[in-house]
Amino acid sequence: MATRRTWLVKTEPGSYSIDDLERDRRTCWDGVRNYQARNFMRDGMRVGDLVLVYHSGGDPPGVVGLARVCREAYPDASALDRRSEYFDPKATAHDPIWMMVDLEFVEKLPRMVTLAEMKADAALRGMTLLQRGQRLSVMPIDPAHFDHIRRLSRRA
DNA sequence: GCCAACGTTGGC
DNA sequence: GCCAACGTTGGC
Repeated sequence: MATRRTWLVKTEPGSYSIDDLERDRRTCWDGVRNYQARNFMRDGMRVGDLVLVYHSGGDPPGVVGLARVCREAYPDASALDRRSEYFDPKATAHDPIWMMVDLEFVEKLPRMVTLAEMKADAALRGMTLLQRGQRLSVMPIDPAHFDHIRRLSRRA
């Protein structure tokens, strides 16, 4: 059996929420403009990998849902689109620089697992999301942490 | 709205 | 290659 890879992506719910993903069923995860996050998508994410969806900037912030990778990394065309908020003048058709994957909706968690709750949980110590100052919008998450968050969401 | 932390840019 | 200035992220 192949090593299981699990991920976490952040999104601002006012920009694109888990409800939007549920409605769309699948979407291209465009607009990632950080090299490390891009590399995780490009080099790590494979079709079928499960992804926790985190709402940042919300009140409160926390993990709200589950998605699945349904297309592996390909060029993010929004970088070439002058009208896009994600336009990057350094990107060219020959070297688009930025990549995206497609994600499909799996489920909303039975309840949100808040950032405060995760910070307080000894079982999640060391999780990248909880490290101070970390701003990655796409990151790997230890499968044990991934499973633990899903378990928490099933508890009242 | 504030501000700490971080990544990027650009002058030198 | 250094590093200060700047812009962004994101919790609070």
